[in-house]
Amino acid sequence: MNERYDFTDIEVKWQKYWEDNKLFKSTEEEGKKKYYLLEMFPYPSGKLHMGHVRNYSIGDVASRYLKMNGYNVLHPMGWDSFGLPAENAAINNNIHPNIWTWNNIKEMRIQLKGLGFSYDWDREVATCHPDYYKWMQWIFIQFFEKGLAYKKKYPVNWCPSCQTVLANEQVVDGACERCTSTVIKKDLEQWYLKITDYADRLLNDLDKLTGWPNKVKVMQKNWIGKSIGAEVDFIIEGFDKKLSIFTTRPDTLFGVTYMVLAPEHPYVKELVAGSELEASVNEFLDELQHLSDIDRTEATAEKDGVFIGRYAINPLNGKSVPIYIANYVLMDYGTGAIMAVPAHDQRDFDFAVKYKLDIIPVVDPKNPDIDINNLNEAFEAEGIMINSGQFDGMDNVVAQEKIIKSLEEKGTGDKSVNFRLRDWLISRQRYWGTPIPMIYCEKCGWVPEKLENLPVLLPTDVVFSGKGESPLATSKTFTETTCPKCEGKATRETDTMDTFLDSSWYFLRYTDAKNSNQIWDKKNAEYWMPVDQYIGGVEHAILHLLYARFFTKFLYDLGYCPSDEPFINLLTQGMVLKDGTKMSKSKGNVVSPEEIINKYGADTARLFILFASPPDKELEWSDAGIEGSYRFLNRVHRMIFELAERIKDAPSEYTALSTEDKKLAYVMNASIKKVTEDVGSRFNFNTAISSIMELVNGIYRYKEIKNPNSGLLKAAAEDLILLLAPFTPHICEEMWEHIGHSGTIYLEKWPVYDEAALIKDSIEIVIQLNGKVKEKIEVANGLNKEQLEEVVMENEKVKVLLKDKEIIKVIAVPNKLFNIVIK
RNA sequence: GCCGGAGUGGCGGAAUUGGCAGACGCACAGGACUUAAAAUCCUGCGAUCUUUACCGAUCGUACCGGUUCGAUUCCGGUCUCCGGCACCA
Repeated sequence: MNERYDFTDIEVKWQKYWEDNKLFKSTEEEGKKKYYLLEMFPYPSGKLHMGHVRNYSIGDVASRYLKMNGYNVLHPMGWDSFGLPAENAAINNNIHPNIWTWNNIKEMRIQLKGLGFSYDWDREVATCHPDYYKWMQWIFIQFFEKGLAYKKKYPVNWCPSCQTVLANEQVVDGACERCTSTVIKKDLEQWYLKITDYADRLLNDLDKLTGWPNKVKVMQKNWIGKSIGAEVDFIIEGFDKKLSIFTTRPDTLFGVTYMVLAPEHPYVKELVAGSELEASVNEFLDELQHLSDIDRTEATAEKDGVFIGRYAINPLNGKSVPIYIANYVLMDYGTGAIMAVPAHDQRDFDFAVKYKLDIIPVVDPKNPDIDINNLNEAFEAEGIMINSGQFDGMDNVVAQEKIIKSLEEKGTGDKSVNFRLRDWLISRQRYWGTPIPMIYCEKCGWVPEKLENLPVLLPTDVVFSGKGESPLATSKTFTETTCPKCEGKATRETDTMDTFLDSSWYFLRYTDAKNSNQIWDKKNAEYWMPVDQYIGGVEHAILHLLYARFFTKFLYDLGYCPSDEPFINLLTQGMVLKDGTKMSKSKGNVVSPEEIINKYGADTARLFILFASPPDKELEWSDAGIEGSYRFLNRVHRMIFELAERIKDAPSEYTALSTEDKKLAYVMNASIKKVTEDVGSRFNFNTAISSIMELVNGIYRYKEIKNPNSGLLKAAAEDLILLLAPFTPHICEEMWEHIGHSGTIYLEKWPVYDEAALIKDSIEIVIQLNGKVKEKIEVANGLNKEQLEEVVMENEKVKVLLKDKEIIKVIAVPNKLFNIVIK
């Protein structure tokens, strides 16, 4: 160790040591308490950004802390390496996605190692590697065989810029999540996964996830969007098919004054065919066609519709009501048709006012301020039933059940549940993804590739045009094949899978990453799963985390995963900001980790990013702040260098005798306690670090006193280095060695605090008058209420303050405060 | 519109169970060291008032109100910002 803090030498030296000694390799050791710590694996874009540094620094502190506390820690890393940027690089720069991707992985692996993260690289996975996507294809076939993967033709979201379809979840405000182009609808045949079969479990099991932030659970809950209501059948006059609608308000059935079909509803064409209204209906449909999906479905959009010349009969009261089609009814929710109750639904109300339709109130508010027969907006709250025949006078919530029962008796309706969640569209018309291992045979239909033929390799002879069709279709060798069933001529599916599938199970593959005979040995999954702590950005709150839960449940049902939830605890880290906004190239406010590490070293970068803000909050980047962290490490380094000789031969036992001794012993033990709690159970690294800083300040003061106790000084220095080690491992290894230890601090035991040293002889008591602090006094530790009162009342200042005052009562909190209430 | 979350010094933030508001750090100011600067070490640092000074007083955690001996913390209301969902019947 040099007197100067040469972070480059230190960091290179210890990274090599860790690697040479295979320190981070994890094995399944029975009998040892396991801890599976996982951070979201990155897309290999080429360079780490500050968000990565933050994410992985948080994980690394936790991992190293747990290791020092005796856990058998699994801390893996890999690459979410399929995806569009690789393909765009191919189109724009004429470099093959495979080469581009693996170059990036190589570079980023070096960067991760340069930050000193304690990953078990023996378990590294890359989703674009055939060894990985072979099992992705295997999982897909399991889905297919259970009837949970299917192909259907349907209007889908199409991104004209990315030239591919998108899942519902990838459409944000009507635009492509990736490139922000406006998404259009296209009628295409696509592959879907039946995530809706798992909707109820995905919703209900959120309650199990007590270690997840509430925010994420609420977002998933809203996304799944369960509505309980009824499906009701209406007869259409002069038509042989029934019209089914879904409603959450069966109690308002008597208030139905018209019906609305979604414009795409399959009945529409039949119902108007040959009628005098056919032309006007078609005109309306044409107009809608020209609107984009956002304009069409925007909540603020004007409600538009047209009467189609037909009538439906209310199953409860036999009333005949007109049928409309309108822009505000969506085909892909419920049945694509609604009963309209303008008195009790604002959307129906707006439409009824515009088209002068009847408004019949059926729920009376218990509120004299509302004139129910002359509403100026819909009344959507609870009340008493009116205008509803036998149900009049009932509470409307009670009436819901009664009406459903009545419908069920008549055979014209049922209790029903609807989800907002749709099936997951997973096929993509792109090259750089897992080939869907399906084969189409004229005779046998869709047949999965034989398992022994997996993986279905990505062909290399494709054309990257970036225009429409799946690039795999351009391969001469790929498409044509034989049917696995009848051996006749057949063609391969040329679409690839959404990359979100790849990342929905990688955490399971880590448990047995190199297994080439099976997806993983169940014994390994049983040992490591579930993930004890997952750490990543909140932007994955819905997509990735919902899909991963879905896959886990599916694999659990197949018997491949011991738990039906993947992640016990979830930490969603905040964004790294600069000048109050997200770092981005276009704003020119990007701080590159590389630059910071070159200038200050990895330890400083890690320390600052952990100290500046709690992990789940946003972090404002500060150049001055990183200087401060660098200064702190220099200060520690300088102090340890100075103390090394003094403490090398010091006894390892000590007794704290003097006041100064006790003060340092107190700070030292308080710091151990604080850091242990903050890192171990709260993930509050910022306050843990501030507590370590207090210990450093304490040692600085102590080492200058007249007769310092060298044993105590040694203990303080050692504990300091141990506490700091998970945060800034390189410098701590170096200092640990310098004060006379051999081996690595990574395998040292986490320090334990001495409860006795935290008990002070005397305590400062706050004296309050009517809750306002007036005086502070030192008293012996542990005085009870009466003893405390005696001391306080003897205090000169208190005597003065209480002169001529009447004491109403006193409140004493031992070892804390004494409050006198006066008049 | 609905659902979450947040609002504390010049700044990042702390206060874990209702008990000293502002830990720790940054910035700033003053001092020591130095020929000088940097680095380092020490001291101060919410606002207002009072005082020669020491001391002291009042106010202060977005705003208004409540509960309490005591509220950043609990309750009711308002405002602002951030995030999610949004014609979901």
